[in-house]
Amino acid sequence: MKIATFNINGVKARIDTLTTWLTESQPDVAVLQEVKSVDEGFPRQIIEDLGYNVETHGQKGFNGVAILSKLPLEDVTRGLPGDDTDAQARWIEATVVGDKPVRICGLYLPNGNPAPGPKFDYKLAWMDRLYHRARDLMSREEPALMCGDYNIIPQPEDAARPSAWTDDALFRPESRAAFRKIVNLGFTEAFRACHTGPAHYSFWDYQAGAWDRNDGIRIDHFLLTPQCADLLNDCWIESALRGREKPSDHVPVWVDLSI
DNA sequence: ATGCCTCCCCGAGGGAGA
Repeated sequence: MKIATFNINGVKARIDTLTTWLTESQPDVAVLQEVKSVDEGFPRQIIEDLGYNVETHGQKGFNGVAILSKLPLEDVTRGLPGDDTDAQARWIEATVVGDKPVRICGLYLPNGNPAPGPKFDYKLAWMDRLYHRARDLMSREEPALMCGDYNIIPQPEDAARPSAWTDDALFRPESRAAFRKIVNLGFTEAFRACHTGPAHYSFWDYQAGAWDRNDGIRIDHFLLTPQCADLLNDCWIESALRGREKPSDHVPVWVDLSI
């Protein structure tokens, strides 16, 4: 089973980019972030016509997450537990029902800039809620994964110019520590389980020719429970998509699981 | 790099993104 996470940066503005990618790359499951659409406005039919079940959790203007799956989706939940007053659409979960069920969590973690400030506080509070959800997920001892745009640069080698990110919310020690604390519950970060070394990125800014200079950062991740990590064959970044016409500023990151 | 682009809101220009 091939699962991809992709920050699409506007599902309506990039519907052709999305459908071309789904048709060519054929993910079994695609987990989307920044769909920037309310559920009623989501181009559901176009994606269903390509053979996908569609579950969305959107809001007006920005944020928004979705799960697309060729296999049935069950037990869909929306919103990260821990704060009933949080109206931002950044979390969706569903169980993909194949030969062996897998719990899929799609997340769009807050950016947090400028730091320090209220947006940074929101990021850290959101990560504390994520920690608690991750701990519950781990205690089930079943195949599960949390994937999406984490807005976290885990290590210096995950940025082309780490010195440019020193004071940024994506790379500040508090952010990286919060990410590490979640990983240390026992999750496997799929890409680093499969590949080492620098120059592997999942985001390049639209500005200043960042893609042409390969001035990127790796901020889109898969965290797998041990029972899911046992099924991991490979993890890769589909970086070529960034050079296509009308690209998102992110590219898809994939895992292949033995299911 | 005080966001150099690009999305969304809408119907001008501002918020948000990383």
